Amino acid sequence: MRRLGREFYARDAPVVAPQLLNKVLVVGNLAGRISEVEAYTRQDPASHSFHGRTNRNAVMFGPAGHLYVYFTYGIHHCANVVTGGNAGAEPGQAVLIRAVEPLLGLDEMIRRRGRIRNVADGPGKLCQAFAIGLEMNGLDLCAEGVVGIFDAGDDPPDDAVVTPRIGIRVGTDTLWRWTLSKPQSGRRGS
DNA sequence: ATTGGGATCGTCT
DNA sequence: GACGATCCCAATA
Repeated sequence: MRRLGREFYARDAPVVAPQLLNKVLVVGNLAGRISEVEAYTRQDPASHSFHGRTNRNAVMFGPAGHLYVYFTYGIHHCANVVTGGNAGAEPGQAVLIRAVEPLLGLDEMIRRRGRIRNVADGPGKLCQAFAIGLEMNGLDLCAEGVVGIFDAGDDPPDDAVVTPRIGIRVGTDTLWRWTLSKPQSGRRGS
């Protein structure tokens, strides 16, 4: 497996996001295949960076390829990858990793989550399963270290499902969410 | 110093 | 489908 380098991340978030599908998130001895992502840009009303740089979102305005972790709803952490940040792509962009399929360390993930099902199929759930917290905010994914994203040889799917983003009040018009499978898992066809 | 809101999740109906 | 949990941040004063 090859660790993704800076050049992979240093593009606009809506370009990087679908490319992250089927890549492998690694934290220590835990690994998961990325199965759901969302893009957030600088001019995007749903993005934390929309109102400019603050202490909370500062990492978003730094170099690409770093981890942006934030805490929300009093309970959950969410993990993003900073993108853009060069001449061709402005800073203040990120891709939210919303779900992974466990590959390694499933037992440990189940232990952390306290349940067998739905181990890492949501942004808060995967942070709990992988023990990602605010202390990892700003971490460089391109440097040698316990956290990184790797190419396992699988290309991104050409049949990814594209939808509006989840859980936002604004910016619902852009189709910036990509998943490996359909969002609603079966019941109620359309 | 205080206040209000949030890129969610699990439980219950 | 609805709601409560519950903490961190940012904005105000």
